[in-house]
Amino acid sequence: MATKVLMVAEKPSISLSIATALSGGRMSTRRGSTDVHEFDGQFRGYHVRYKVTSVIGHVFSLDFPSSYQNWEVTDPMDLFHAPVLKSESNPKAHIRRHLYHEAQGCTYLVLWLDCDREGENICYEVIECTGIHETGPGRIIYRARFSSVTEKDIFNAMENLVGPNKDEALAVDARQEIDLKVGVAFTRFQTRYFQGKYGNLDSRVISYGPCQTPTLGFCVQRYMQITTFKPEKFWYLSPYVIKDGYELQMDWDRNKVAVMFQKLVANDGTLKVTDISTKEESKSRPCGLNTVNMLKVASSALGFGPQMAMQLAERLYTQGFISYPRTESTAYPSSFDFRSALSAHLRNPIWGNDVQILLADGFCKPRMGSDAGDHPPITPMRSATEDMLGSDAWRLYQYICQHFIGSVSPDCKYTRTKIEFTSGGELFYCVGQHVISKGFTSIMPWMGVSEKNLPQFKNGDKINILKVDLHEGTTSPPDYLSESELISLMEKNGIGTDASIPVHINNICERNYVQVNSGRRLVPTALGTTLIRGYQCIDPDLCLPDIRSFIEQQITLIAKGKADHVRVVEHVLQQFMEKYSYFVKKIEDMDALFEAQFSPLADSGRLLSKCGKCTRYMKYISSQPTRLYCITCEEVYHLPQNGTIKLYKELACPLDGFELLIFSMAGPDGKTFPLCPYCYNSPPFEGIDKLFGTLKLGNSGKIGKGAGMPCFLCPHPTCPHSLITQGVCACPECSGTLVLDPVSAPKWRLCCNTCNCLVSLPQGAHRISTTGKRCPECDSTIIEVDFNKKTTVLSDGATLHEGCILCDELLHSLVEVKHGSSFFRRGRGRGRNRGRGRHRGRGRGGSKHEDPKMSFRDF
DNA sequence: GCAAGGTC
Repeated sequence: MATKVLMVAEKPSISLSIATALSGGRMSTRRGSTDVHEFDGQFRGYHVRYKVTSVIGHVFSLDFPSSYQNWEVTDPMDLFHAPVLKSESNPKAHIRRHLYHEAQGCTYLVLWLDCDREGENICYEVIECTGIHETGPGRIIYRARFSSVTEKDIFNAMENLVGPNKDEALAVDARQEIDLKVGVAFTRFQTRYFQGKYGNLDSRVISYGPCQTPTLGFCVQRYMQITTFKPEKFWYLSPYVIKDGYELQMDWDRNKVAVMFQKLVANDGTLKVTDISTKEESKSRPCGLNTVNMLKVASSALGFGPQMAMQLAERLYTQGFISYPRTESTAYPSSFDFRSALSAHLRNPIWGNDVQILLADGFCKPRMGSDAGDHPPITPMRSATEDMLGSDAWRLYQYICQHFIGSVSPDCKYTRTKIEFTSGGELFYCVGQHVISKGFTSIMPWMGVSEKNLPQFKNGDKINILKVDLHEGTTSPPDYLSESELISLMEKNGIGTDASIPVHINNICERNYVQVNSGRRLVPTALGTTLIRGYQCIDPDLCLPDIRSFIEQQITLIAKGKADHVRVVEHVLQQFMEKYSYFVKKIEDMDALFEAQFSPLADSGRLLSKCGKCTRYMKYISSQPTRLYCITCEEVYHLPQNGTIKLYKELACPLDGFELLIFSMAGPDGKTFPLCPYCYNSPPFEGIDKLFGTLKLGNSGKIGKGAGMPCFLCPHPTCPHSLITQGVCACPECSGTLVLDPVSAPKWRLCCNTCNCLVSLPQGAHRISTTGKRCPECDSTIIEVDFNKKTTVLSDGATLHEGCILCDELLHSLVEVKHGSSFFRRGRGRGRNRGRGRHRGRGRGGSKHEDPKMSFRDF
């Protein structure tokens, strides 16, 4: 059997390009978590079988263990020393399993990840997944180094395989840990502090991050310049003349000075030509387009925010209209085939002519840019029309095409004539411009040089002045920071990357720190400015861009092998820990600013439900994040978000006396469930994961559609039993409320929260939920039991049943029961008090639970 | 509920 070589790329499209290049297109492709391309070839002089597949970006991401996840019980300070774990970023994609499986039987591993630090880090993620180790003296793990995914580069990389660079990978590990610990610690602390005091902050999370906070800092800095701006008056002179039918307004050579000069010039009455100079100037064509420049133009000229622009670009890329849209490079690889890239547009109805001329007359190489070694500049890959793309994508695509064609067009040539005059001892001038050849500006008209004609002057000419205006003006403040200026500042200060800059900008908008106004200018909100002013009071470092460069500079020491990974992380975290503890100590300085801007919880909201501790009414704060506040106890109770909340039948929680609330999720089919505000805010039970087995989050990983809803007895947000709590039923014994019993999990059982009696439910079900129907026998809620894990559609083989909880009656079986006999035991009579299996007590241990009032949380 | 970095 031939030796096998596994090759792994950063994303599916690259693995396809590599396999196509190396196999000459003769390969077979298997579907998997990501596609696997197979072909035969030579490797190190042997005949081998190649398998080429890919990851989809990072396989793992870093987080704290679950014991550090509770905001109420974890001191953020502890996070600095907390362990961290790597878990699969997208468990559903099963990338880890996929790599392990494909690596079986492979002798060699070749890593084709992007050639930057993140790529190097992903190399080691891949190595870990495959389980392939370097054992003997001969290398078996190779790293391909390539700067573009062209055939030439791929073959070249294959000829010059090296080893992966552990130091660079470790630098990324360090960055991840520092970002996580610093960001999460500060975020949790300030969120809890300010959300616990003010009712109108209007943001669920008061986040902090070494990228997002300096980003906000830039916006607020400009805002401060505007608010502290002192306008000053100035004056300037403009003599007017008419020459050969041209009316000319002269520019004064002196900049904005005084009044007395007006008389001097007016008394003279003439302008004398003192100098005429004409120079040929050139405006150079652009270099290749990179992401940041594309985003700037998208924002300033097309009105698309960076997030939107990236979505459009991503779509254009996956549809094959443009090349990969995330790149830092503005220089093309030497092998780039401009001719064929241009030829694709020969028939384009809009710029086909320009392309024909370029191909016939000879095109230019783009202006020299910089090569970041990642991907080539963004270029069109094929011709399209507006109908094919839709309006927005078309506008972005059109710009990318114009830029590309412009970049291979000649420079724009023009002459600039400056004529200088004197009058009354003052110097004046006017400037004319004449375009000789438009060059690239004919396809990029907005870059064009404006034509300005001047009459003929000769040195020594004297022209009568028509009038001399004295203008009064005031200096004006700058405008709010435009998104495009912000992108430039971020790039210049090394905040974020081409892929993450849009995310950071989006973050500060979503958190309500800034608003995007007309012309895509970023106006900080009261919250945004107060935060930055607060950092400036306590520790200005916290919001300066240097905080990012400091981290970068430290981890670069690791990447270059100059410092030990563990020690750098320790050193940097130590510094941030000191900053954190100083921040906590001084938070009242920041709070003074909040106090002046926001209203205390006690003044916000309306009375809603009773507190179980003081029995007084608590206030419902309706602004984000919605929460309850007890004025007497000065306690804040978090509530589920994105829905409406009401008092629930004025029932009190049997555990703590807090009045129950009912929450309805937003949307047309919004589900509802009751909850106790105190239980909802209590830490989950000890060992709850063991109790419920492995709990799975919904598709979104959040509470909501497809996810378990919080159960009011067990505050674990993903308790599967919560699904039934929306239809609580009356207890057959005491008319108390029946809810799913958290102790009996994972078995399905109901428990009365008043008398603690237990009612069994069909076991082995995937889902049990209540319906709106009532049993005709005993008026109890009808439940629906679903045994089919994949679908609830009622078709042949479906296993969905309805029955009454209390009287054992299976009302109708929709199809034959496939799981043995009916789960609703028949023949045991009907009626409320003949229900099955009632067990007294909690059944989980001895005398400890004899007191029926013993809290569920005590076990 | 939290960071930033890949990619979808």
